[in-house]
Amino acid sequence: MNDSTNILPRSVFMDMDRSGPMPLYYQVASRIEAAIHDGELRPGARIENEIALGERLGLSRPTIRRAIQELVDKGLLVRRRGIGTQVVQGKVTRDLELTSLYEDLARGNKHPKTRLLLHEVTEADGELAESLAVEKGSPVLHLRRLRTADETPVAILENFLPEPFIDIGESELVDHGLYQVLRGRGVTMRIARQRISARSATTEEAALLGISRQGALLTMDRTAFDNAGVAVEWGHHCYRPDLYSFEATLVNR
Amino acid sequence: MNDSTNILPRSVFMDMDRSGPMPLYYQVASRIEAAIHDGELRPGARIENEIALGERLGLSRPTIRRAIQELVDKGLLVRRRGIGTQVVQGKVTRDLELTSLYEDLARGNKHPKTRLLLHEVTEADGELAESLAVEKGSPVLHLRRLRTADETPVAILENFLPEPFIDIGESELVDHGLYQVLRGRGVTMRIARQRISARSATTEEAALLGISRQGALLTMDRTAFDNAGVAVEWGHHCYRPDLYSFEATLVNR
DNA sequence: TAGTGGTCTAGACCACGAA
DNA sequence: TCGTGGTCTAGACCACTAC
Repeated sequence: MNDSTNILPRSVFMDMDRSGPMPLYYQVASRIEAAIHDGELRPGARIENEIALGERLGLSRPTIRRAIQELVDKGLLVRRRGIGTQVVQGKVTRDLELTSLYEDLARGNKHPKTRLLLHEVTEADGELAESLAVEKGSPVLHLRRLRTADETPVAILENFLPEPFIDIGESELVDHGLYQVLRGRGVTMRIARQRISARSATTEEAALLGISRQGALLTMDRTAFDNAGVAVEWGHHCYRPDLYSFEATLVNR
Repeated sequence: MNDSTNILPRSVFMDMDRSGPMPLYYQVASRIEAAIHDGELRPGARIENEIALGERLGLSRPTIRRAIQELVDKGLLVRRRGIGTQVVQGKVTRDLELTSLYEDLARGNKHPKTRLLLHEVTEADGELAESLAVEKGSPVLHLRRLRTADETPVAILENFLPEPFIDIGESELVDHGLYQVLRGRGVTMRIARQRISARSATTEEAALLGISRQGALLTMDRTAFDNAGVAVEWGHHCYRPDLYSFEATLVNR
């Protein structure tokens, strides 16, 4: 540990709760992450090694190690054997300038609403049946919704749900998001496999979204699975690209 | 462990190498993943609990646990406390039908080529300087390339690299990808923060990519960091959406 | 040579779900 | 009540890096 090592103040790790349900590694990771966002740990700063940090906090090395690993997986820290652990050099906040409207939407300041364009039960064709891992021809709920925020149309959402969910009513979907409805039925989404691309809007889509004819659309196709590994939903979404984008942080291991 | 538990044949775990550099948890994870892809472990199948698997293989529980966790993070397995570990119900192969051309590109069957449209050293403006964490006005290498596959234009790639790389020559970039050139200099990419969206092509872009005027483009803005956490590249890429898409598997924890 | 992270072991106790 | 995964401990040895 050399001079450039940044010793986190003890105060960062106050109020650790050993009796509550929140894991210790999670508490440690959260506090380090907060220190990074608050600027207490600057980009490029080195932090103490695992053992020293563990002794200071009265925690074992595996616990500290897991806390740090969480932040490595998030792309906030970088570790090198023989060197140490450093904060990534790059502003963690928006790395691209956002349009103000998108920022508003993302922050949830606007009022989201849903207009139900289609709500019917049909039979799964071959491709859909394969995606949802159900029998071909089995009943599925087919939804098409227009999502708006502060009266501005943002996206057209088309979804198919397998048999256990074909009784989801129209009224539920106007007041709540689809995932919210599913959560109300005790279904928690665990895995989403998605493909993102783009295409030109059809005349109908352009009219619904209030963009120019054949304007560019951002599209996402997704299959979602619950915590039992069962496919719960297949969807094709298209977004106004001026109001929506996908962010991702990839970490090579 | 009940009757539906799927006992992996011992043969799946043969040839484990305890002396080589490949970690044991990685060897175990690879073998289970192969069993899933080969159909030995079918969707929905339960696998043995961690302790039983560890005893069978002569490995400790943490090692087995880590192997399984790798596959959970990949979205191949689902774990539930009190229940067990199961294979996710969904074909692991392409979950959406691909155009044959995209598939060819993705599989690397086609011959990728690069045409260098621009290669100059400029000064970083405020926004770029912030993205790369360099001084405003410091020299950066500005690249613009047209990527083709089998003579078909696929993407326009615009990149900016900070000072240590401004001497990258034109000839290197024609024969090799940018990341390949960087790897040759001992730089390994570790983290990429990217935003994906879409927009209409400009007249010039449409001509370069061979698509219709104002056709839809898939765009990606990215900042990449090396294993020391230092920003190495900022790029804005735009892809022909009929030939390219982004896949991602998200896992809620 | 000293310090770092990467891997591995052998236990322990707990929370949750099913029977 | 039992079996499962979730968490935590206290060590050990090794590989890599800087000095």
